[in-house]
Amino acid sequence: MQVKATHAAATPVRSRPNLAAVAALAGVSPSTASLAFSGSGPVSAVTRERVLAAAAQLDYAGPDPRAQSLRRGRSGIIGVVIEDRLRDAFRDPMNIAMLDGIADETGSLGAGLLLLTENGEGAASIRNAPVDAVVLIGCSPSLAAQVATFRQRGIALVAIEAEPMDDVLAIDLDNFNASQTLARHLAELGHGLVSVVSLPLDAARTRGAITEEAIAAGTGYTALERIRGVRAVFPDAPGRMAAVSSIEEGLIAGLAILSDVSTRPTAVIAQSDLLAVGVIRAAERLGLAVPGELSIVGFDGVKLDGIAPYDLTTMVQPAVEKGRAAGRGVIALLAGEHPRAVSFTSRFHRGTTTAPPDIH
Amino acid sequence: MQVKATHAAATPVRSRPNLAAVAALAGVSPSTASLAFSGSGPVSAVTRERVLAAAAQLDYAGPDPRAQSLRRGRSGIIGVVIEDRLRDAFRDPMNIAMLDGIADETGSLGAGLLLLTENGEGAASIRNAPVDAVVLIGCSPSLAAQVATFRQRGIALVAIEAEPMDDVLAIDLDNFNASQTLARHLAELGHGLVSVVSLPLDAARTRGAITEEAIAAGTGYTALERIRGVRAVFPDAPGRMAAVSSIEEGLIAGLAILSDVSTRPTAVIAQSDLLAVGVIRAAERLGLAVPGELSIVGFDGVKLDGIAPYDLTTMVQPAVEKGRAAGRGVIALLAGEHPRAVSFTSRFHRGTTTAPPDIH
DNA sequence: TGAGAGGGTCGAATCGATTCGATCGAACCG
DNA sequence: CGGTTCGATCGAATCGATTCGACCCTCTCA
Repeated sequence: MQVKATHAAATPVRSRPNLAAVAALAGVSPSTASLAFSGSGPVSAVTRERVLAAAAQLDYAGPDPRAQSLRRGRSGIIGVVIEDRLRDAFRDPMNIAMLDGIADETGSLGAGLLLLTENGEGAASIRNAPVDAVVLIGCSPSLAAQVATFRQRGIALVAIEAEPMDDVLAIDLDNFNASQTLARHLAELGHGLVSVVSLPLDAARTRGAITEEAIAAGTGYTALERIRGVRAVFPDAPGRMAAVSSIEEGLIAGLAILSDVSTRPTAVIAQSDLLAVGVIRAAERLGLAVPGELSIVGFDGVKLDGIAPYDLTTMVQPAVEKGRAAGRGVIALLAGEHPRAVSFTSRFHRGTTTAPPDIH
Repeated sequence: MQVKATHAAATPVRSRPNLAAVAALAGVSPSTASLAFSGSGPVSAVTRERVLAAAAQLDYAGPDPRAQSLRRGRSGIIGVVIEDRLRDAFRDPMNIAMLDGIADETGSLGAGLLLLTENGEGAASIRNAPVDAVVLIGCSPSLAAQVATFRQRGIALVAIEAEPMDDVLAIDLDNFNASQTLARHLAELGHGLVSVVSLPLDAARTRGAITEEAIAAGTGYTALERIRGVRAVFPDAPGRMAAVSSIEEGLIAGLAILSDVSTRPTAVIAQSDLLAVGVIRAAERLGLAVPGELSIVGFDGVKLDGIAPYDLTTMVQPAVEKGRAAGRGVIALLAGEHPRAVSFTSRFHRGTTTAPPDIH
């Protein structure tokens, strides 16, 4: 941007030096200069020094990444497609944990993570991102079109908790079974009237009752699987959809579910720990004792240490591990291997937020 | 990766089609084909159709972003340099808010955000990332070398809360004044023995006492400014450094500060709300009443709604706005403008965690 | 009817590096 | 002492698109 006035006199104002200029100044061919920088291939020590000196003199910062990525066919960038706004996605520690897991593994590759969101404007960029691979995190199949583009481009694809797709490495979680486990737990305690607070079911993140239509039209794979798991035990379990996985949303849904005394359930299955905490707050606000008057279970196994004084009954899922597996999958795919799909299992944690229903 | 067997017979197995191939099939020159895709320049409707049809036939996904970015000199990617691990950085809602603010503004540019961390291995990638601009978020000057590289490359630089640097657009916060305000508030309440829990002071994120040496060697701009602000009121205020801005770290530091009855302060100034919540937990654990026996202030103005039942006395800072300003700065710089540095002001919020000290 | 305008298309240069194969010495070995 | 090999270096092709200037053809207006 700035016109450097420093060494302007001698050299004509070439905007920015390139490898050829450096090579010329060093008195070697561009190919040799390239070798000197990349380190691959035999270059004598003196030549290398001379090239580096020339580079320093010209204020050359090293090979242009853009040109490198064209020539090499690799950009060293891994895309991470996240549903909707960063703000919402990062509110849930699970997403952060997964991201961290991905970074853990792919860091060794020297690759950066490019955050891509699927909402409107970003859609243009998602299609034209110079990525080597893409990890889809809990994304709706509304991505199908873009997945197709990625495939055409030969971009490696990994999906965490998504409907199975061709040529996409699946990293899955036992959402159905885990939810069934929670439901059984409540059933064994004697609960019969159980309500669900679900993760967003559709791309629009509609709040409201979990109706048959909403389920039929739903695209949120994780949310759907978890609902199905519950319904395997409580076939008619009603519930409400949250717009985001957050405490506030849990509170909203909780109030909606618990306010009406006539339809009040004896237990609530929240599809994330954050939502569960929100439901607990709703219960507190309505003066309902947990677990005395209302049992609540969550999902995820978030460390609530500092957040809530409850020991939540929940399914602990290995979020970081999921991310790591995705990262390893990316690495394997980029290496031309054919890694197998991975499925993770959640672990039941019996906390203090569930108890037999209150018999009046 | 996969060899498509579909239409293999006719065409020889060209790995992946390029624009030239599409142009050839459509019977036009590459330049015309390019025009047809980019939309800029005059192309007749029939020609465009023919090109698009050819592209479809060849399963061509559109111009290669890598080649585009080389030719255009723009990659459409904005780097965000975050200190250390994503896990740590994203634990603090402030960082997420800033990121979200950046994304808000730069999204209109159709650019993605590339997460870059400054720790060991990533250092290689940070230098070779094909970014158009970089936003440094609360980074230590250990980045100086890399900043130099960015500058050489002509990459636009924006720094949020960092020491002023040449050619780097500064987005600043009134850390000194805000901390002074908090300190004065405590002084006016009658506190004399005030302790600080600081954000990390150095890149190593050392825990321990805030000594003169630690301050002298410190590289954490924000932490240092905030300490200075406090010391303007309480010149000898002791304190401890946290390794991360989190509740757990606040708890650790809090216990260290409060455990020894003989040196126990009557008030603690935590440099983030998360740390403050941790200190509150420490106080609870030690049976100290807040604010009766211990006043606590934080910094940031995080919504603690769901997290803690306290209304924290704190300085509310416009985190999303800071991110937005950074995003706008990036856009302006890329447009060749010369935006001015921006400085934000925090707002004092009197909560219920501060009171006059307990007189025994 | 001829000049000018302008839409549509094409050629060729260019962005900046990487890399394969060739070349040229020098050292080494029998 | 001659042939071989290895190390260092160079030329030229290539990655895939964009874009400027030139060209042609048609339409319009005087």
